[in-house]
Amino acid sequence: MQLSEQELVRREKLVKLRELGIDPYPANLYPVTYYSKQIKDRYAEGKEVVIAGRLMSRRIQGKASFAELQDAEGRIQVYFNRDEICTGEDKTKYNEVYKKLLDIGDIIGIKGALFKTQVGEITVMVKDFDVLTKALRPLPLPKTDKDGNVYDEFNDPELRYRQRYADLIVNPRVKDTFVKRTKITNVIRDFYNAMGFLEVETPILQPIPGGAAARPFITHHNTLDMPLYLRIANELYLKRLIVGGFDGVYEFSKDFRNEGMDRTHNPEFTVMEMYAAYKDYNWMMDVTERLLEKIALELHGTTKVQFGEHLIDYKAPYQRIGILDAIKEHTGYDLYQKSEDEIREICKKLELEVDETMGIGKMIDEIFGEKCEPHYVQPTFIIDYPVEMSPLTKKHRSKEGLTERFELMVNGKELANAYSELNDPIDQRERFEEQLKLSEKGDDEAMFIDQDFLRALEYGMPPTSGIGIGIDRLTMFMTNNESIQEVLFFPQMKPEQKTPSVALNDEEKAVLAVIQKEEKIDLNTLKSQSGLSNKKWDKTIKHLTKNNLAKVNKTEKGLFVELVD
RNA sequence: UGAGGUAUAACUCAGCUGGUAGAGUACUGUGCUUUUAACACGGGAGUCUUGGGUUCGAUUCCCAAUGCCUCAACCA
Repeated sequence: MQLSEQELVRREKLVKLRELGIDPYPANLYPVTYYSKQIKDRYAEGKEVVIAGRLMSRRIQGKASFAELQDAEGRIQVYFNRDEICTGEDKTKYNEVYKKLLDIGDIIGIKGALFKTQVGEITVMVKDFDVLTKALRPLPLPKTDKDGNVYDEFNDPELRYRQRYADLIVNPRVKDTFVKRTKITNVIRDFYNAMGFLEVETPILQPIPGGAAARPFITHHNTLDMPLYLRIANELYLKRLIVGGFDGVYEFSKDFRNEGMDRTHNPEFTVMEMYAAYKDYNWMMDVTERLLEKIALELHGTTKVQFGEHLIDYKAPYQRIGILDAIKEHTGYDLYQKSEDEIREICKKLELEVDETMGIGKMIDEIFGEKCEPHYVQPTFIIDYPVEMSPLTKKHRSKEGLTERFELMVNGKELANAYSELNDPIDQRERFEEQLKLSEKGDDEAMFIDQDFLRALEYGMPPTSGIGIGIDRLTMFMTNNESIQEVLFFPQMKPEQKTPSVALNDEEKAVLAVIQKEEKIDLNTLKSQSGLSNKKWDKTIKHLTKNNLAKVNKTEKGLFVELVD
């Protein structure tokens, strides 16, 4: 392993700490009494505190020094004064341990008392400190001036995602995003729990990947010797629970889809699905807009949230518009009760790419996605989807050919998808069979038939409304992040390249063999014998000399290559 | 999958028409007891992403590969 100069220096300091009898990785607990934020919020002159955290900056001025300690809550300034720390004759702890052997990034514990500096900053006067963990690798270190400008920000996305731990240490905004993410899920839990709903867990490994249209990941169970799929949705399992007599269930479901990755898609992502018995999609819209309003308020104290260039207002209620009305409004075409061929014609007029495998559902989806979706920036419920694109949704109570379904659009993207759930087992079987036909036509995302789910429906599922909310997307919207990688701690990445081996390649071995035979050989002779190009020769001989296998001697007679003794 | 962009010190980035690379921060040495992007004066630190090619000579030009980014495509 090749260590940089700074890493070597830190390893030397580690040795010196041990020589001074200081364990750089002590086992005992450290009796922390305060966080940095509490100190600032509840300041009292002279109050004694014990704090711990990471050393993030130092301003050394001879016998005294200011530094910043970062803990889970933020940063606090600490003041190291030689004579406060070393009250006797021996000044080693300040001069050596603090000044020479500590580095930025080290984790230390401090016992001290509060005071305010001449400039008025709340500061901890260090009375004693302990090394809690020596950091061997230097941190990327952004600096912020008093106007809030950040210099040398750690901003290479590749490094930030691969080394999220470092990202979290040096970029406070990143940490804040993830705190908000958890706050969002907590608000949702509180909201549904207050309604008496039950949080549940259902299988991630499923024999039939159902509840959505997507390509699944497949794995294999050895004992049962059968394929299993990572779930693409949990919908059908939650409905089984409604059949079983739970009136309200929800689950934060990690779902997996074997599809493309970009700044809004990750192979694993989180959807919150909720099902409530004896409700319909109108009720679900009322509840959902209240929920989103509450989330915005809890996070930001206002219903208005900035996302990119848009200020989104989550204040309920939201506009509700039929998908066919939306299409009519933005394209001028009325698709209601049009045949598959008529719609295909319209798609061609709209210059959309369609092919014979696409049914009515897919084509309408295409038109809406291309022509309408981007217009819905403020929260809008798009409702009443055609039956062909909604195989799990109850038929509309009054509009022929439509279903009781809505999608919530925000920032031109789908944030939630919900229905009055189809609970007629015969209708459901027919819809699955329709899907089977689509699949035979070549639609590789059409749904499988889940016989056990149909059996459950035959026992009778009460009228139910269900919803799925994309938690990653919701977090993006609520934290003003345009990429899903920013709201996932560890987004999926291609594997890091392996470091090249130091073993000799064939050319190097061949050249070395010649040298071994001749013991000492003229450089130019060797070069022409090797038959290598200039560049290749250069690389080869440098590699050999660098690894101390051969050396080049310059004499009056010319350059000679010989073995290293 | 396609089209662009990019890869140089631990971090952020310069580097002209080919001649072994610089700055700020960080590190290191000296000084400095209320500073705050601390300061002052020194110092050292690099497989110029990888592999080929052209050339006397390539970080630079050419070819290819790889990672990352952007935009398309795909995506309930």
